[in-house]
Amino acid sequence: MPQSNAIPKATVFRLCLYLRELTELSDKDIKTVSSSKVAGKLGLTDAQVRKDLAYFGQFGYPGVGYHVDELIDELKRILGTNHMWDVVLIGCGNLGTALAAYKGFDRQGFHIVGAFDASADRVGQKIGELTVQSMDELAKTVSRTGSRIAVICVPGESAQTVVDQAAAAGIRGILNFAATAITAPPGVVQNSVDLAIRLEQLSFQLTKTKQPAKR
Amino acid sequence: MPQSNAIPKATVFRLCLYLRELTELSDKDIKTVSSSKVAGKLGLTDAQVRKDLAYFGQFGYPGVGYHVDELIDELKRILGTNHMWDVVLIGCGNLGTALAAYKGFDRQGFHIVGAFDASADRVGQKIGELTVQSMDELAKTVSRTGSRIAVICVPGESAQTVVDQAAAAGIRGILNFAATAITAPPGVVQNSVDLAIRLEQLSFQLTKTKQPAKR
DNA sequence: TGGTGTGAATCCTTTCACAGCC
DNA sequence: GGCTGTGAAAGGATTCACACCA
Repeated sequence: MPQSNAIPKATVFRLCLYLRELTELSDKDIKTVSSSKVAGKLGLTDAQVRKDLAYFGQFGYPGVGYHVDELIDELKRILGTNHMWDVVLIGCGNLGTALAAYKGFDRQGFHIVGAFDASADRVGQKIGELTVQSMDELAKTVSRTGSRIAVICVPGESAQTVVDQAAAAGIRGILNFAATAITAPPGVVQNSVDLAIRLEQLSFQLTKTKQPAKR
Repeated sequence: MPQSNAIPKATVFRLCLYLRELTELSDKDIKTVSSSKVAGKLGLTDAQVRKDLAYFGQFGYPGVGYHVDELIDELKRILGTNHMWDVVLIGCGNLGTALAAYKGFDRQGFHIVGAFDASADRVGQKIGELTVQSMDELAKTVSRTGSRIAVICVPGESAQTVVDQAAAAGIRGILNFAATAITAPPGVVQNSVDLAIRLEQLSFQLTKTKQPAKR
């Protein structure tokens, strides 16, 4: 029984890229754009861009292309970023602190409303406008703010525990920066970013191109 | 003419996951493991694990599984992390500074040997053991250390310029954290991480599961 | 002419299923 | 009995190619 109307993960990723490109165009006051223009900037094909969009409707104008601002609105609606998301940050070490200060999140519709850490040393410290809270207060803050998303920047050893705590507190989506596999409870979606792995992938590409043929 | 002996990008990514899992097992003094054990932890199938490894050789023992430490060595060799890579960091804002302090890079074989920033305010500041250098010194440092990889954490507007400077200085692989599409010159490989996009992907998943059927 | 939307064809990846081995 | 390695089959994703529209 193939449940065949699912959207490929790769398509969702590319929609985010399109949104980013379109936003740049809009900032430059460009009003319309073709699928091949967008594709060119991103190293994709024009057919790919049109197919990706076709999953969600017909947004283009034959002979013209796409209206930039109109397509931005559609993409935001599709991605669910037409409204702001309240996000909590768990783990306030170097990386967590840097992310709390990162402008790009707010710009794309994600606002950090609480910062938490298990270490008593860090609780009470200020990070920008935020004050680091103890983990005990997580559930209260999540329910008060209605946050659905948590960004987790704790050491690998504590990641699974924190995931479970976050889920119990009502979190429904997790962006995980810990370098370990985590299991999200049913009903909770998860997206992991392992920074070291991104370098390993580069290393592989650099290594294999040195020995060009398999032989 | 299909050039069919290429390794899928997804396979490389999973190899990195396998290495991470195996390292955890090795730390626990576990000597052998089966493909289904590894797959289970990562939410994959056993056949997938075996197929991925089969691109590179036969590493398993029928009836037994894989020798953990042996497979770790093979994976490191395949990924090119059996030796350390010297890496330069360009852009020393919040994120760059956090990455400079990140332990996970060193642990996986990547050592940051230089930090650079275009802003005169930051040049001369200390980040851990490193002193932030001016961009003028990039080429000299790259050729002195033989670095092949750059991690780029500059604002989107300057990303492409920095990429070109890095490539001219002799860099061959770029890990890009700037939230913009960059074009790497021929012979330079590139891997981009857009943190906001990872949250957008989560947002999509949370949004679509709310309206379960397409209808 | 320049561009979209989309079935059909191709290409790639994953899963199945089983021979062979310890 | 348990597990690997691997052809064959199935399933998805991308590209092609063209009808159609402004």
